[in-house]
Amino acid sequence: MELNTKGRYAVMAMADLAKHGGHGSVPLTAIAERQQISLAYLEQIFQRLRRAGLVDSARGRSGGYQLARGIDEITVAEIMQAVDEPVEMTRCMLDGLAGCVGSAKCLTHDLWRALGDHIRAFLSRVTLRDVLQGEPGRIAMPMLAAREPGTVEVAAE
Amino acid sequence: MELNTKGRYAVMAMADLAKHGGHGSVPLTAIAERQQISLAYLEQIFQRLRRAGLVDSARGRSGGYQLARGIDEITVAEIMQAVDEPVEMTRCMLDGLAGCVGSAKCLTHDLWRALGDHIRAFLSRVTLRDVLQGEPGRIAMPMLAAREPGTVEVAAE
DNA sequence: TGATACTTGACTGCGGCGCTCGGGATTTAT
DNA sequence: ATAAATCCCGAGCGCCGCAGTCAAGTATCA
Repeated sequence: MELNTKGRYAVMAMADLAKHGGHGSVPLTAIAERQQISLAYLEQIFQRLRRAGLVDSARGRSGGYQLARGIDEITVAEIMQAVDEPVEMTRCMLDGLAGCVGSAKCLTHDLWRALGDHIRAFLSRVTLRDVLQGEPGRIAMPMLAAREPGTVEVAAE
Repeated sequence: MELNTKGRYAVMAMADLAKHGGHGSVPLTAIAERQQISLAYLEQIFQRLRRAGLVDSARGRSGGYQLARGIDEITVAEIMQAVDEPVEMTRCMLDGLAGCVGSAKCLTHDLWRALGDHIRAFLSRVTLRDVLQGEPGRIAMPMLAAREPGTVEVAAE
């Protein structure tokens, strides 16, 4: 279960932009240097971010990028969706039941869908401000304590 | 953001074992056929499941595998942990801050840790029984509604 | 007019996932 | 006993796509 660099870099770069932006555009060279990401690779990523409407670009000298919205109005989910292929856990999700075993839904069909939904829900709740502030209380959200096997479960809700 | 086949197959196979087990051992050939997974590949996976203590094996003719515990006492998290590399979102998790940018924690350090924790917590709450029953209410857990950007957030807890 | 920066698309190395292969050990049916 | 069925184990390998490079162009400003 892995996260690729495109999504990771995108969030890092957007956080950097949120931190060092505010007055005018920030050139990619600055972000690349601070975050130690290849400039050419960053350019690819920002094309997608721009097309998704998450950043505005300014060309020419003293150009660069800035956030298209406030840091409370951009979520990590949006960023990752902009640069990554969709967060899919398995192929049976793609079109109907095509990838499922034989005819019917595979036994784990609902599980993977629920996992995907869960991840997306989590990432939808985290804004750029949350990331910057590192707010553990906000991000960690201990509402879901891990349950040891054999323990009585607490009803959801 | 992707899930690899080892984890997926492992859960599928364990669900199959839970469904068709009960009286005696189930041979891998049966699981391989039902779940459409290569037998040789399944064998690899079951080695790990056995070493993790999740299944018991019986050799020889009419041998096979059976669950080492009840279906309420095996979680999806355990299964995936047994066959997969750990669910890590980034390299900076591995040893301290080694993979982080330069000296300090990267801006997104806490975020990825929180995401990993969250996923593990979710998977720790789902047992084999839940998977078999497909219980959407149990698995889906609508407790975390996705928040639209701009909406007032509800305090966690 | 030159420097800076974004824009675009094509190209590529290579690591590791996903799987195969071959051989061996053990138990049971007959 | 012998064969068949099954688990056990490690080595090996094709290929795809991630991660990143390269080259050429366009816009803007000092």
